[in-house]
Amino acid sequence: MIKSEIQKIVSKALRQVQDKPFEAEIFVPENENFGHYSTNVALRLAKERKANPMQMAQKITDNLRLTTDNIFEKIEVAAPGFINFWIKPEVLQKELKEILNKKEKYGRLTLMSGVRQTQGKKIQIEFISANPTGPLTIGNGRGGFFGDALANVLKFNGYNVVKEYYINDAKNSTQIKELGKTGTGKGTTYLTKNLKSQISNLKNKIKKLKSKNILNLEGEVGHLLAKEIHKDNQKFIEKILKIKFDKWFFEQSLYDKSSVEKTLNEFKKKNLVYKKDGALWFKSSKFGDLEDRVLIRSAGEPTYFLPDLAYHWDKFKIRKFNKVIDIWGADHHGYIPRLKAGIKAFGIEPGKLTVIITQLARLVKGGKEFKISKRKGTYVTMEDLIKEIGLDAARFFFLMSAPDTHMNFDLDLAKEKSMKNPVYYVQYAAVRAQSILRKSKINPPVGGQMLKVDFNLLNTKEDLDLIRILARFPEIVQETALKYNPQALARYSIELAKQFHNFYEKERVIGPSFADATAGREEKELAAARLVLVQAAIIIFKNIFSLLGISMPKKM
RNA sequence: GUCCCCGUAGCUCAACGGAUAGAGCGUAGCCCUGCGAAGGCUGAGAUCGAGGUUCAAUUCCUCGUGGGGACACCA
Repeated sequence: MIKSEIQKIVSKALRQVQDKPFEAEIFVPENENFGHYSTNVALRLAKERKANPMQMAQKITDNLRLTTDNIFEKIEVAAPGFINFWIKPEVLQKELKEILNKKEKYGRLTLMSGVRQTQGKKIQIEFISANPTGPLTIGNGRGGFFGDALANVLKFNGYNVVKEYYINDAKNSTQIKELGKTGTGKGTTYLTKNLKSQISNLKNKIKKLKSKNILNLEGEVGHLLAKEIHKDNQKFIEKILKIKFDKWFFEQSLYDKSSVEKTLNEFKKKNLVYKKDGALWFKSSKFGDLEDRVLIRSAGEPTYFLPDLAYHWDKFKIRKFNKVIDIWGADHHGYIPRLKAGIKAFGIEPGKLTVIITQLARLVKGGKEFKISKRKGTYVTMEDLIKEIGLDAARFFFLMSAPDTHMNFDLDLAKEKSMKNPVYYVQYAAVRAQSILRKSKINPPVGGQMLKVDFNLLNTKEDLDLIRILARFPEIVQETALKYNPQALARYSIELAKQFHNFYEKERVIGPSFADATAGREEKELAAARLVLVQAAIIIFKNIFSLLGISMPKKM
């Protein structure tokens, strides 16, 4: 990885001017006049030392020059104290070989680059977890794409990742009872056309339950319906959204396995609960929450909170995840302090739990805002959206922006816009790359032959610009895993596509003369080298597409 | 009322406190009898307002303003 190499070199130079370690931050400047890579250490260090930044930069640079002639073409000190680096073509050409060597493993953390930080670490990432009271909404989809891409990236970086989906199907929960009410004809909550037919499909089973004279009839009926609804949702997620979960976790199982009871006992043992107004309260305000929260209602039934605590007890204490990432919709924001309080009460380091909030997309239809309510049955399903614009466009659209963006989503424009979705821009670049290989009159070098071409021939601006952006792939994935920001990867894919299109327009890979015998030796050698470069680009495209969960078409 | 999130080009979105704020779409112009024009090139075009911290603020702090969300013994 070029960036970390520069980092090492700069750190070394820093030691000449600074005793205690000081981390050098290397970044890629937006403007190419400021180099391929740049650092602001001198500015930082100067601040700490109250020294002149320009002089500091100069001093560091002098130390750099002693040892690094073979890496940098140019090192420049720029006001107010940046140090800018230009990489030698040979370094890029070497990195290109690295891509060809590692192939789809290129960019993964290796022992050299710090795999110890990730190897064996268990991360659980829980997302979508839609209530089994109706189909998936667009909001669920957004969280789904985000979680899936993030999980892919974490896995790529060597973490042991478990993707999990929690189903709130507890028989004694309010929503399931509400659903059951609708199922027994006593209510209309969640009622849609789809639910109606599900109820009628299950009418025999419902009748049977009714005849049994059970205590919690509505809960039982609701649970039955929830199971059906969830079955549909799961099928949709796996088949249409193409998201594979490692585990489907049912809330009801926490009761069946007495996990809820055990968790409650833990709290009691630690003296963290008390009775008030007939309800059982958790002293969550002692752990940073605004107020105490009810665990068991005065009617004797647990709130949603208690089984959720049991669930997180299971995540941390039973399954021993080193890190848990929960991805929730913005409407659950106020719930975070409560859960964090619970985690702290368990004696778990609260930093081990990260809750990522995905903001709700603001839907516009016919020029008017479209208010979503699952309870009222007014929402736009993810299924509708996918039907309209297709999976790739939908995924890319959501993955391009940060989860905390309040997106505006105009459904009327969705289809029209989808044709202009940047995903096609990126896919088209990959298609062009593959097309070159297909159309080549000389056989593209494969396997070990690829490493035997003359890499020095790849020396035009376009060649080198392309290699340079390919070489940034490892930096981007690692950063994405660190910051949990898959949107950076999506943005990078656009940048790469742009660079590839540019290369395609300006540098011919397979010339016309290859069709006949007039092709000269030099021409053939250059073509071979370029064909190898194109294959490297395809490797990176493949990697990105698989991380983002987007297909890589051969033709469009 | 209190708390959280957001306000960037005409539109949808980017930008660990860094330099001349980036893309895509739209828009004005140019480029296909040579790897697919779903493309390339050249333009025009933006940080909600007021203070503050900093060598440096879209980013951090305060106040205001506009929008979204949350403030249950719902989930």
